[in-house]
Amino acid sequence: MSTTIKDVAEMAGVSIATVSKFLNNIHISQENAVIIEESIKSLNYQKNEIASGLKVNRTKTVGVILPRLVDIFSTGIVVSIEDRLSKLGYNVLVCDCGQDPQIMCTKLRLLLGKKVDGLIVFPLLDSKELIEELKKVTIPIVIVDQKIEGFDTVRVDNEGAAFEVTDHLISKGHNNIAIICGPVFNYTSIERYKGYTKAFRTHDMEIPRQYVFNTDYTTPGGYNCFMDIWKMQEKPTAVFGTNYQVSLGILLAARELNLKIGKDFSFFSFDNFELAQIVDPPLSTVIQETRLMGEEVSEIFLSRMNKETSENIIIEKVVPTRVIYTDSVVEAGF
Amino acid sequence: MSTTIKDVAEMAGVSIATVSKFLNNIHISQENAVIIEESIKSLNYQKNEIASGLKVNRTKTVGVILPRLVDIFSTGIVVSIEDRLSKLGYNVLVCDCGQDPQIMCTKLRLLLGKKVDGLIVFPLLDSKELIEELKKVTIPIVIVDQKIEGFDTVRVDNEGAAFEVTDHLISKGHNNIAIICGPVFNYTSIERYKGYTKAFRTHDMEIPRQYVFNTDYTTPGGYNCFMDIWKMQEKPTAVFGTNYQVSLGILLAARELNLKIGKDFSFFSFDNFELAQIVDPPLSTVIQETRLMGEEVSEIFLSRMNKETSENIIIEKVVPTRVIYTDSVVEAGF
DNA sequence: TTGAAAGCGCTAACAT
DNA sequence: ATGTTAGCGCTTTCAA
Repeated sequence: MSTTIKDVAEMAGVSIATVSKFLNNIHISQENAVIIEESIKSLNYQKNEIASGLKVNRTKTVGVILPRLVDIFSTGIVVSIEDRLSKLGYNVLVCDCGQDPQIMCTKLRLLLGKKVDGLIVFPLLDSKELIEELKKVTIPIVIVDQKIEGFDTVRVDNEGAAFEVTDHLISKGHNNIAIICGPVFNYTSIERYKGYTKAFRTHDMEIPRQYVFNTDYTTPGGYNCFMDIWKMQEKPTAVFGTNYQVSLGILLAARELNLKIGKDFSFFSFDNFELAQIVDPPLSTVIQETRLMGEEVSEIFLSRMNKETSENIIIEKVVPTRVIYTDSVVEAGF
Repeated sequence: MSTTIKDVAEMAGVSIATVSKFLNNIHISQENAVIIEESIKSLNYQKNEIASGLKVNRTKTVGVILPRLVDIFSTGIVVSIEDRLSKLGYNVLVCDCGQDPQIMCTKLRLLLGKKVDGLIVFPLLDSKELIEELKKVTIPIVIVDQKIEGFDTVRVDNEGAAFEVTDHLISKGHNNIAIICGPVFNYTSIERYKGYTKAFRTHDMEIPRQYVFNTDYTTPGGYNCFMDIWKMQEKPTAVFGTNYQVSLGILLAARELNLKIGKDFSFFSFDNFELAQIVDPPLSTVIQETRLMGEEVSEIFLSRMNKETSENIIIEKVVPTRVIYTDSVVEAGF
């Protein structure tokens, strides 16, 4: 097949050991360095990382296991990780698992067979078996967007963000605040709901349970849910859409009903900064900084690879969200 | 580190060659098979694909090089490929290149060093250097969403789809048809524009150049463009948004201007089936079947791996689009 | 500074 | 059917 270190050695008239040293930046004589470099160029030689990896027991690859890649949150983080780590020669093996915990386990095995240097996992709430498998693994693991005992984690302060939003709405005089959550067994959805309830408790108010909705976190889900909400006898004065898709659905439904946001009702959305900024009025929204999250994940992985952090210490990074306030929220009663 | 074939052999009391045969489904005695299987289980042994790959000169990995992963079209295809190939033990290494042709080349080298078995490339229009590099490569390559001489390709019939759309609009009596394209140097944008012009030519009509717009294929781009269009003295009677983001922007702008689609103007969108179906009226749209595309890509790759297709034959797969007609388009003048 | 040689974990002749 | 052995392309002692 392609040229090997042997070909380079022969052409340069040195031993393969010397070429290897050159490749690994171990000092060799100037003259040899020059001739080896020339040989490499003219043969268009490229180090076989597989062979090298077999020897030194690393592959310069990391595996990413996630429920669903077709999701701007996931891809945003993956891109950020890939961007950071590729500069250090790493490649990212992505495994989309179609929201299926069983497939997550299968793909974990696949990645382990490929001897990835590390693992980045976006678990599902019911990934019990996966977690058990992960506990047996000895390579660095970073868990994303969920807190799991005993693992390094990077996540967003979902509860804090939802608290901040709800608290703000309450402070603007709203008490009939609708929240459109995701599936009941979705970690982030639960966290965001917690923030919502916490805000009411903090204000010594009762939680308006009739305004709590669960959807499948899709645009049609949000759309239909809002359509239902607007059929209610006593409509909420504010609506909180807790993810991108749902918020888009709400937005579309509201436009269809000819409702003016910031007038007929106050609206807080999640994610979709770009979308939020172009509509009129711009939407109040919670931004999850996926680039930052990917960077944090990468740093943790690298610090584990370099054994910079004691194994006894587990790293928990809660990345703050950025909450944008706009005229989509107004004082209640106006 | 982890257990090796040697450990299994020792535990089972056979040679490593026998274990290897077992692993590769070469027939061995029943009794040995049983004892080896037990040893593997109790040691939790897993074959080292790296070592195996070094020997047999394959890695069971494919590299994907694309301009931008954060894009439902790209991710849809990647997921489909990964789904198909992972069943055969392959992993996918994704390389997001931030729309930068130079980075594409850099990441190609990275992947080549990892000895991927094949390459799946979504080129940019100005990926000249990348293409030159790819010509030197000996592993199977599949080009996606663009036609490049000498390579196997899978793409959508962009021109045909745009023709069909425009032809339909013309047949409904429209002649002031606005098209909102992407960047001037974007392959699919160019193809779609070709279909648009072809339809006018076919009907012996002049192309209404004042209604041809270029954007950056983003939602704000589409939004702003439509806002400008609606300031025109003589407004178009139909608008064709040629990708998802642009169509969403148009939709939002129209709602904001209180325009009723299918009444104030006819609208044809691209992609976003889910979105298109939930608004009122549902949107006429062109669907690109990313799952199908990923499957085609996978089949081509596999047929090349298995040398099922003569090297002299290049495979060109044009995946048809699915055009959905709804009440978002009405007869002109109504 | 350099090179010979062992060996990473596996496969595939080949011989038994 | 099984085992011995060479070797995939590389790194890394160790001796020169």
